[in-house]
Amino acid sequence: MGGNAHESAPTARVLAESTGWLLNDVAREVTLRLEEALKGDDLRWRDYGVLVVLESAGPMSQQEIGRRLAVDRSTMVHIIDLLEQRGLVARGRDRVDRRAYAIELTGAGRALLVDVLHPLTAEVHERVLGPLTPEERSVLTRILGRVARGADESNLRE
Amino acid sequence: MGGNAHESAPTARVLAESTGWLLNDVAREVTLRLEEALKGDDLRWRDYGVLVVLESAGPMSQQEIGRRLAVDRSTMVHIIDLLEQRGLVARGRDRVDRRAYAIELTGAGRALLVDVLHPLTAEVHERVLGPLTPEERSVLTRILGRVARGADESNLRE
DNA sequence: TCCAATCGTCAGCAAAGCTGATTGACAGTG
DNA sequence: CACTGTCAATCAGCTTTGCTGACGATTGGA
Repeated sequence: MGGNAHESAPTARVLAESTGWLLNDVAREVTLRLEEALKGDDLRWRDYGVLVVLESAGPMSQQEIGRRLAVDRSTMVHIIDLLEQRGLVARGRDRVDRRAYAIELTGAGRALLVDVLHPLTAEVHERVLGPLTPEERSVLTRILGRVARGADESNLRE
Repeated sequence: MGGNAHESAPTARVLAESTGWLLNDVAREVTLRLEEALKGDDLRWRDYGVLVVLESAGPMSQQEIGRRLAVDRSTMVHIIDLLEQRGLVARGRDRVDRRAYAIELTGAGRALLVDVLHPLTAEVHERVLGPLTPEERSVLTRILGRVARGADESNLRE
């Protein structure tokens, strides 16, 4: 499954000054632990992402979900297949546009989110961000948000 | 070549509060642009990483480089192959341990770093981190560094 | 001298995701 | 209504990627 090169990346000293490397190191670390935590429920964190999107924005098409998570349309097919098999989501038909599904969260899906997945991922964040003070965490979130939004904007002109 | 799902990831609103997603979004964005910038010189940013490590820490074995960059030993073989073909690094023999190479930066490699690669990557960082004030940038670097180091430490006890 | 560990290499494997084509549905045009 | 272009979902096939396990050579400690 996972399979990662070396568990932890020492981050070569000089590269530690390069934001790019730091970002990747930390992101890899978080992803790794998230995946690890979700392994018990046989889910990838991408699957978790799908559930969260549906929970917060209601039913939508596969491609719409993919757009929000940066997942390819053909990859979405497979992801939804699995989630549907587990009864976590259902493929309803969109009443307006019959080409599209209206993927919706089932009761079981919602329950799993609330009872298991949210607590699980929260705990992982807790552990990874442990060394930070609450203020630092919110600063981090705010700054990252700014960068992410800025990047999107500058994409518009290309 | 690259091929990425959707160019820019809108980051679903609720997930924007999840540090994990934000980190991944931003890291992906930076990596994408870095790769793009280096494409002109037919290099991946991993290759750039190898050169930087050698520049800052001197000659070392392939596996040692891999350890510092979280790259698998067997993948390193191929990376060094390419860099050697371009004359950017040389496979010297380690005098002490004859199993290992002593990969060293050539003059051409050092020149490429100084004249082209460093400026190039600096410019990318400049563009991506554009929306941030200088203070925010240093705060970001400091916080990410703390998280990265913290993660390494907690790995020791597992 | 023996044995476990390490370096570099390679062949084979498995995961991941993308491309392009196909089918059915939609929307606007004339 | 037929005609055209677009879009959702699907699928087969391909490429990229990186890992696994095995190998010979070498090291270093018992």
